Amino acid sequence: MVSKELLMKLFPDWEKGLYEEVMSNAELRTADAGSILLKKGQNIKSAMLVVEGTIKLYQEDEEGSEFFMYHLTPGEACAVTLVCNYHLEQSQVLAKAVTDISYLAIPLEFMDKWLQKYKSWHYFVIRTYRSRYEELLSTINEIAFKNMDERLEFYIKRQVEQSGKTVKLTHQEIANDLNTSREVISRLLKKMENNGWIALSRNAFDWIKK
Amino acid sequence: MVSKELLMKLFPDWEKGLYEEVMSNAELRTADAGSILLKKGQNIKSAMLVVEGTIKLYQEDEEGSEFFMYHLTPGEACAVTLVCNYHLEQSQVLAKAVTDISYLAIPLEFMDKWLQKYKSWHYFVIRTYRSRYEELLSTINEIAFKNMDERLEFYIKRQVEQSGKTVKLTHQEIANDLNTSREVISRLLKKMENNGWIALSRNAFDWIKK
DNA sequence: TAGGATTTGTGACATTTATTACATTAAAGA
DNA sequence: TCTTTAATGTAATAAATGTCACAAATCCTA
Repeated sequence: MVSKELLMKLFPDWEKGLYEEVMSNAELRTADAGSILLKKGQNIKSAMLVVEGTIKLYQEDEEGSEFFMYHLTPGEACAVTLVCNYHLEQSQVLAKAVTDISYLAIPLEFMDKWLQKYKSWHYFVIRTYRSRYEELLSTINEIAFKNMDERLEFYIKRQVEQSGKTVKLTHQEIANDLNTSREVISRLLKKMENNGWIALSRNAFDWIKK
Repeated sequence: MVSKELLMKLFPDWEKGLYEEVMSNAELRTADAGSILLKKGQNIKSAMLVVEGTIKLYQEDEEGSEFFMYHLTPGEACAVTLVCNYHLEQSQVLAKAVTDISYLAIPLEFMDKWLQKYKSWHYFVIRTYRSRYEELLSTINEIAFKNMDERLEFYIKRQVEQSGKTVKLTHQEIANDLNTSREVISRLLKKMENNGWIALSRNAFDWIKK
């Protein structure tokens, strides 16, 4: 189980009773780096609140291509799992663990109860949706208006924010996240290296600009 | 002022007291087709609930290009204006009236009060965010994975849903909404006409497929 | 440490979209 | 009706991205 201290640190704005409810009703689960937590079309069985590690959220298309949208980090929740009136609601997104993670899984029946009972939960849900909406806006801003070089730069900066100057991803993985081809990414990274923005190595590179 | 009957029709899930509050505190405003209701970077002064007509929501980039995201119709609210804790919150989006419209403008100070006071308002806000989040997801799905011909088809279908088989838009307007050039749209529409999907005329065309 | 697998580099070429340039057509006013 | 303006059609070309082919570098494992 999670300690109340940890919960208070991760979710500082909750009411007292809510901490207790979460402790007695949420299940603390773990998952390995790389595992898939939620697939498009999959039935949502519980809400997901991140405790440790980083999750990546993707849009998935019919052929199974994946497009990276945003990260989820400790103290954040997966918006799509928070509001499920009907119990058969299906996920619209794909969620993958980037690192080994732990998260709270809360059975869906509590979602509505807690909305009724805890104001702080209500605010939490609204804040979550609002911030995810804003993430999607900035994602749209990138793909609607920018070319691949700028999109790649934006992408790298978000990785650096998450996990530091050293980005441990292959060109192929980046290409998948941006829904382009590996060659395009290799070429653009090479250009960035020539410009002195990054230092390339195998399976990773360092962001050294500024 | 709006009648309670109209409010009940547009927003069927609200509590009694909320109708009264809206009637006494919201201002019913009108705007002409084509007018701009909200600009990116503009301070948000009131929440916006659509009563009559259609609004288009855009993402706007630094150079002033506009990218169409979704429609707002009667009974819907502009999500970004609903949650403004700080009074100096700036809009991230651009909202334009497509037709002559009327809408309720609710001063921001009520947003937090009503969240405290009315469960139905709380649910309304959450439902609004959720559905707008889903609209953004499907927008991302289009631009991330599809070529312009499919995107145009999706775009036209959404217009048809809103305002019927006859789409009253110039090629230039469509090009602006999709952030491409007029020539591209002209060519693709011509191809659709050759395929028997649409019947072109000046300033408009009809969707005749299926 | 040799051999295989994975990752990266890079050229050649195809496709999609953007840009430029100009002709044609329809509508709106004078 | 004639003129002007806005909208549309279309070709030629440029730029961005995607695809294919294969070489080179690096890592892993037997």
